Amino acid sequence: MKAPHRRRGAMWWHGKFKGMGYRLTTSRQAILDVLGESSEHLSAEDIYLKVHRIHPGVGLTTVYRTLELLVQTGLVFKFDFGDGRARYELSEGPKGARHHHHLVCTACGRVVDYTDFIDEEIELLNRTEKGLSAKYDFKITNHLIQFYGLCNECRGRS
Amino acid sequence: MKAPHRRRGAMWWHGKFKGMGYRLTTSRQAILDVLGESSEHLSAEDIYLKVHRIHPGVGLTTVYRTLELLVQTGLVFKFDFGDGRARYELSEGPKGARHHHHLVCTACGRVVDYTDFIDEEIELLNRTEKGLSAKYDFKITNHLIQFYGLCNECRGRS
DNA sequence: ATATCTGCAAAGACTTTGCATGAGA
DNA sequence: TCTCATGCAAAGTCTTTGCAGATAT
Repeated sequence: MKAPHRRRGAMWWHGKFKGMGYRLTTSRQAILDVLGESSEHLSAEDIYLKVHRIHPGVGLTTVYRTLELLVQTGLVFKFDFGDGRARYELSEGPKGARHHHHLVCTACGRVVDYTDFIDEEIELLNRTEKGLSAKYDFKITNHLIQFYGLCNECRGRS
Repeated sequence: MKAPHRRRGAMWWHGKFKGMGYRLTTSRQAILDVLGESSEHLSAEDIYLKVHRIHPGVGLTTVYRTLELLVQTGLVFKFDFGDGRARYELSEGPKGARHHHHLVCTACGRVVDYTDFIDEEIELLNRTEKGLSAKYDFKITNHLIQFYGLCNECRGRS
């Protein structure tokens, strides 16, 4: 298991994981490491390939099963950018420093992460969340905001 | 072709459709009618079944092909609520009266449409849209907001 | 008349499942 | 030790594609 270098809270999920009664296996750590070290929008296969380079024993099935688990526990968020395969991202780092939303080009599939306006968005979302929570009796755990459009290159081509 | 009863702008898409060089076929009208008359979150198969009752000649393939076309032209929006199949909704009726966002239960998959707070949301989205448009040189055409959580029933069961 | 559109069947792509083996606590 | 996790292969599900015949304009 390679220890992450650039982050102070290495293995910060350790506790959360075991606290829920799940075993902390080599595969799961490897998958979490890959997610933690990448800033891209990884598909299950992307993750599999990266993990596989270091731990050739880990199979694609385990990646799928682990991702499902991580999504259930809220450690990972699953996105759909419209290209037929799911993408996965750590919900937040040890200090919650990664929150962002997405801007998707509907022609080429390019995805831009943005953090501009995030504060305003979050503030409104929190208010909305409270209102919805009360009105519809939901316990809201997450939200999704995406913008769709054409990037400069694709706009040129049309 | 059954004419819609409850809507004044019957066939309002007629012009938009032909204006783009597409043929207005029986199948396409039937599919648009189904979308226009339903307020649910229909999957391709749901649409196929509804269309099929009245036009048994229309196949599932045509439904998929038509939906793709409608999504491309912006008449229909495609959603992913996390259950592995896409859902489709008319982007807006003849008077743009349908805009709403979604609240999804991650346990049972129930989806609630809400229009509360929509005005505030739209206002913020418009501002954000302008900013993002300029900064990332995108022509933004659409947005998506969804909240995720547990509905009252599912919360009780956990 | 002719470029589009469509149905059917088959293929494709991603994801899930069954079962015997292997590994954490 | 004993339950939980995993790999492999096979199956499942939704969606797309090829092609000949039908249709809108």
